[in-house]
Amino acid sequence: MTARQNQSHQSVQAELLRRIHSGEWTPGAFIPGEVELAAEFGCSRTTVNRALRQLADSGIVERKRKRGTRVVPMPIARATLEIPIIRKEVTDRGGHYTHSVIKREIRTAPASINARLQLPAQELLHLQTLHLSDSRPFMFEDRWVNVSAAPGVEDASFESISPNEWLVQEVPYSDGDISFSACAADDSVAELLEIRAGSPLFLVERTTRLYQTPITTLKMYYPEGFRMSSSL
Amino acid sequence: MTARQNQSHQSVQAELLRRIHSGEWTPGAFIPGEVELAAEFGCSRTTVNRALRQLADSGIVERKRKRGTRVVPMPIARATLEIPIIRKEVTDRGGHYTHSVIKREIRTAPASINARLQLPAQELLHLQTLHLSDSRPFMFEDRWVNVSAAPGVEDASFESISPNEWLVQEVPYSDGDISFSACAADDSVAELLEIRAGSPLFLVERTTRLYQTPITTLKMYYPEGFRMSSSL
DNA sequence: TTGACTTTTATGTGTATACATAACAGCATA
DNA sequence: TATGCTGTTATGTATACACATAAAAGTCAA
Repeated sequence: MTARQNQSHQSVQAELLRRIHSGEWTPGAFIPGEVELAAEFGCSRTTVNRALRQLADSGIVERKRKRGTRVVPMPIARATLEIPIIRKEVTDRGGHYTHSVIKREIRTAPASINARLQLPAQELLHLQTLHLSDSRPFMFEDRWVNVSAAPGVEDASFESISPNEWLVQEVPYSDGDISFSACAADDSVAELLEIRAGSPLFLVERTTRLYQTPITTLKMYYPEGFRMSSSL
Repeated sequence: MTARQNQSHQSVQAELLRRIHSGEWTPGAFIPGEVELAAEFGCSRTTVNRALRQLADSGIVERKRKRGTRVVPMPIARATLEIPIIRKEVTDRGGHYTHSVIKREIRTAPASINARLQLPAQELLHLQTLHLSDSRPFMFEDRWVNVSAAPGVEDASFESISPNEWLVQEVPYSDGDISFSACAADDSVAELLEIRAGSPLFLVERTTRLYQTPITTLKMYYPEGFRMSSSL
C-alpha cells in the first residue's frame, strides 16, 4: 500500500494489467473501486478512471455503474484489422500497383445485392476491377454502387484511379460492415486471377453507408497465399 | 460561432465527425486547435481533447504535438474482430457443442512450429482437436503448446473441457498475433471435416505469449460457409 | 550558411473539484 | 405482497488549472 506519486495512467494501466495477467485478479472477479485504487497508487481518481476506461475499451474489463469493475469473465480476444486501400496494400508488400476495370455498366441489380444494400430494386452501377501487383493478378473486386449516393461516379474515369480509391476519396462513409470467409473460385474469377477453377479464395465482403444511406457493396477475391494479419 | 454550453465530449465528437463526413474538413486538412474548438463549442479544452483523442484512437484523425490535428489523408478502415472461445462460437450460432481430441502427444516439434513460437528446438505438446456443432464437424484445430509455459497442461483431462478453453482459463496471455487466410483441405483434414480434399478452408493462425514467453500456436481450419463478421 | 540557442505553440497529461446518473438496498406505505 | 420512495454508492463526465513535451520557427553568432 505504498502511496507513490505522479502515477501516469499508463503505468496504472500496466499495473492493473499485470494483476490480471498474474491471476491476482481472476476472470469474473470484481476489482477495487476507483477511489480505493487512486489512494493505493497515490494518484487522482481521474487517472485511475482513464486507465480503467481504456481497459474497458479494449475488452479486458467490464464496468457498470454502482456494480463496479470486473475482469471480463469469459475473455473474448479482439483483433483489430487494418484495411487500407488496395493500392497501399500492394505497395506495402513491395509490388507495383496497376488496375484494370473489367466491367462497367448500369443495370438492375439482382435481389441479393439489393438486400445487401437494403435498397428497393433499382438501377445500380456495376463495376468489376482487377487489381494487379507487378502485372500479376492480386485481387478481383466485384462492386455495386448506389449511384444516387455517390454523385459524380457516373462521370468518373477509373483509368488512373481505381473505383476503390475514387470512392474512398470522394464519398466518405460513416459506417459499414465487413465479413471474411473462404470460397472456391468459379470459372470466370479463376480465369481473371489466372488460377485453377475451384482453387481456394479469401473472400472479403464489405458494405458501406453514410448515415443510413447505402453507398456501395463489394466482394473482394484474393487468391491463395494472401494473408490478413493483426496482433492481439 | 455561437458558444453553446455543456457540450459533452460525445456531442463534440459527433459534430467533428459530421464536419469530416460532410466534406467540410477534407482528408489531409488540418482542423482548428483544441483551444479554438473549445471556444467555438463553449466547452473546456479537456472535453475537446477527449473527443479528438477518441477520433485519433479510431483512426479518423492524426495528431502530432505542435503540428496539430488533421483528418487522416488516406483513410484506413479498421475492423475489430471479436474472437470468442470455440464453444461460444458454436452455441451463439445455435448449435450444440462437443469436441473430441484426435491426437495428444509430446514430441519434438518441426522447425516451422519452433519458428512460429520463436523457441529453440524442444519437446512440445501436440494437440489435435475436432470441434463439432450438433455432432457435425465445425472446425479442426491443430495446436502446439509450450509445456513449460503452461503448468498442469500435461495432467489436464481434455474430455469435458477442450484444450482451447482449458488454456484460456488456466494460462492467461498478454499478447499474440493472428492471421487469416484461405487454403485447400489436405486429405487428412478433409476426412476429419467430412468434406472433399481440395475444398476451400478458412484458416486462422494464432500464436499467444505471456510477456515474451511463447505459450501456444495453433491453426484453426473452418470449412466453407464459415464467416467472420464485424462492423466498420 | 551553418549550427547552437531560445521561443513559441499545440498537444499530452495530471490534479482537485463538482455534479450527473444508473443501480442497488432498505424502508415505508397502500 | 406489491409498490413506491428514499438513500447510498461507483462509475461517468465536465471544468479550471498547471505543467510536460515535441516540434517548428525564429535568433544570433562564428
